[in-house]
Amino acid sequence: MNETDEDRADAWFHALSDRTRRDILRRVLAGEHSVSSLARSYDMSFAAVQKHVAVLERAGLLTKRRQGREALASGDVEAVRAVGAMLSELEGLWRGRISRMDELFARDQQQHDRPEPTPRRD
Amino acid sequence: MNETDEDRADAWFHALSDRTRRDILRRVLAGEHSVSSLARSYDMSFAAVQKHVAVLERAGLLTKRRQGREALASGDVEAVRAVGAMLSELEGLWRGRISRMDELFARDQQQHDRPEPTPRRD
DNA sequence: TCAATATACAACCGTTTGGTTGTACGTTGT
DNA sequence: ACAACGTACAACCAAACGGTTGTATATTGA
Repeated sequence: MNETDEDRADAWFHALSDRTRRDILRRVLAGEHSVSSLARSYDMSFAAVQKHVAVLERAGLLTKRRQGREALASGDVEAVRAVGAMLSELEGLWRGRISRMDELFARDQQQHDRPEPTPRRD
Repeated sequence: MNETDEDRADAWFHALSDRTRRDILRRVLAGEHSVSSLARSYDMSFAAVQKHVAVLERAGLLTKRRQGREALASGDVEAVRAVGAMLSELEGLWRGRISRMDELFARDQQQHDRPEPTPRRD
């Protein structure tokens, strides 16, 4: 795991740790929305929503494009997939633990002269 | 999405937003570790590491069991899977957007008397 | 032209976070 | 018995967070 990867992960999970930002991300994944139209959906100031959008943008979870005076935000599904991939890696570590437990179990069975150790996977 | 679910998600993503906590989670997913043995791995006080473990525990990402004077921490892979499932839901919203774009495209093609609209599925 | 709209950003403020040290208490090994 | 170990938690502190208001600037439509 690279240092830069950890920085990205910090930004990803921090961005996702706020429910307003998760809700914004849902909307912009489902379709493009201007910042002001997003702001109208929440009981807080425009500036607050704009900051949330900026956090998501810095984390690479959404992108903005300018159209006239509007900034249209769009969710980046590849980034969402990358976050999911990171969690899959964590799951993989757990599977590794189970495998090592299997090995120990198998070795123990051999020591006790049981010729057919029972294999376990997942 | 329930209110309690959002609270859980807040706790999950906040717990994962710190690199020390992610590293702790990796270790305890791969195998049980006492809090003090974890603490020896990081350049910070025992109390700091203990607080990180407590954050992960409150988020439901790890569990502790007492064995004598030690507290053995173990990662909860089901919780990790639940976080992954939440991200899959986000991905699903994006797929929904693409589908709606397909519909619009198909309708547009019909209007232009093109008999064979090209279907796209992720 | 000019008022309304959309965005950006700075300054501020109370709360939370991530770290520290210190204290207390149960467990273990000699 | 008692020193060392492992854990828990309180109190404290600087920095970051999530919100606010205010100001500046560009775009649009009547």
